[in-house]
Amino acid sequence: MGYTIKQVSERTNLSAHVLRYYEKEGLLFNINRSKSGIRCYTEDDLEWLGLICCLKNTGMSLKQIKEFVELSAEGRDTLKQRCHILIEHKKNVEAQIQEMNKHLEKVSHKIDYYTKQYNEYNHGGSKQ
Amino acid sequence: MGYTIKQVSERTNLSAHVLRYYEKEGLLFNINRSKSGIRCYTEDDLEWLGLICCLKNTGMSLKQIKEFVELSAEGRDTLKQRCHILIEHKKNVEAQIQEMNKHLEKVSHKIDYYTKQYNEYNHGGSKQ
DNA sequence: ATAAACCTTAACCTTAACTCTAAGTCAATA
DNA sequence: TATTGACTTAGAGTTAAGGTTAAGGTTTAT
Repeated sequence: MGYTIKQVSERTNLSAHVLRYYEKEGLLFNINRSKSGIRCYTEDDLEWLGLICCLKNTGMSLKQIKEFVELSAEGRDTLKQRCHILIEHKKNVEAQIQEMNKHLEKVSHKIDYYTKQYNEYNHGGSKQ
Repeated sequence: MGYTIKQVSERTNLSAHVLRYYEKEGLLFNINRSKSGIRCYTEDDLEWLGLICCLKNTGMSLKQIKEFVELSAEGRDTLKQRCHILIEHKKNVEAQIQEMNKHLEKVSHKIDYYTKQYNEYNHGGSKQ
C-alpha cells in the first residue's frame, strides 16, 4: 500500500534527498506517514510528481511550481488560473525553443567556418 | 581605437561587471589596456564575445566555454578539437530541444484536461 | 579645480537547486 | 541483544553565475 521514498526515488529519478527537499519547499504536501513517521507515497502523489517534473524539465522554477501547487490545493475555483499559468508557460517554452534554434544556427555557421579552416590548414600545411 | 567596457556592455547586453568577471574567469584574454589600465576592446574581442554569448545562450557552462577558449588560444592545431566540441554541443542542444518538445506535449495534455474540467465545472456548477 | 562620471581591484553577498552531515529513531536480522 | 541499515530531522555546505560594496585612481565638463 503505497511506496517508500526509495521506491519513488527509483521511479522518478529524483533522489530521496530531493523528494524530501521538494516536500519541505511545498511542492508536495499531504504525503502519508506510517506511525513511525516514514513517508508512504500514493499513486496520486506519483501523478503529481509527474507533473512537477514535467514543469521543471521545461524550465519552470521551483518557486513558480510551488505557486502552481498552492493554487491546486485551493481546489476547483483556481482551475482557470492554473490553466492560464500552464498556457503562459507553454508559450514561454516555445519562445525559448525558438531562441535556442536561432543560436544553434550561429553555432552551425561557426562549425562550417572551422571545418573550412581545418581543411585549408591541412591542404596547405607542411605536415601532410 | 577600440571600445570601452561600457560601450561593449551596451552592445552585448552584458553588464560591465560580467565582462570583467568573464575576463577573470579566463573567457576573454589579451584585452588591451590604456596606460592607466582601462580596458580597450577590439572588434576581434567583440567577435569572440559573440561566440561566447552564443554558446552560453545555448546552455554551455562557463567552465566548458573556458575550455573551448583555451583551445582556441593554442592556435590552429586545435581546430579539429574545437570543431568537435561545437558539433557535440550542437547535438546536445538539439537533443535538449527534442526533450523539451516532448515535455511540452505533456503540458499541453494537462492544459486540455484542465480546460475540460473547467468547462464541466462551469456548466454543472450552481453559480451560473 | 573640483565634482561628475568614468575606471580599477578585492572581497563579500545572493539565489536556485540541490547535497551532505550530524544526531537520532525504528525494524529486522545475526 | 546487538548491530545493521533504512528512515527521520534540522541545518550547514556547495556550485554556478553573477551582484554589490568599498576604497580608490583618472578624465572631462563647468
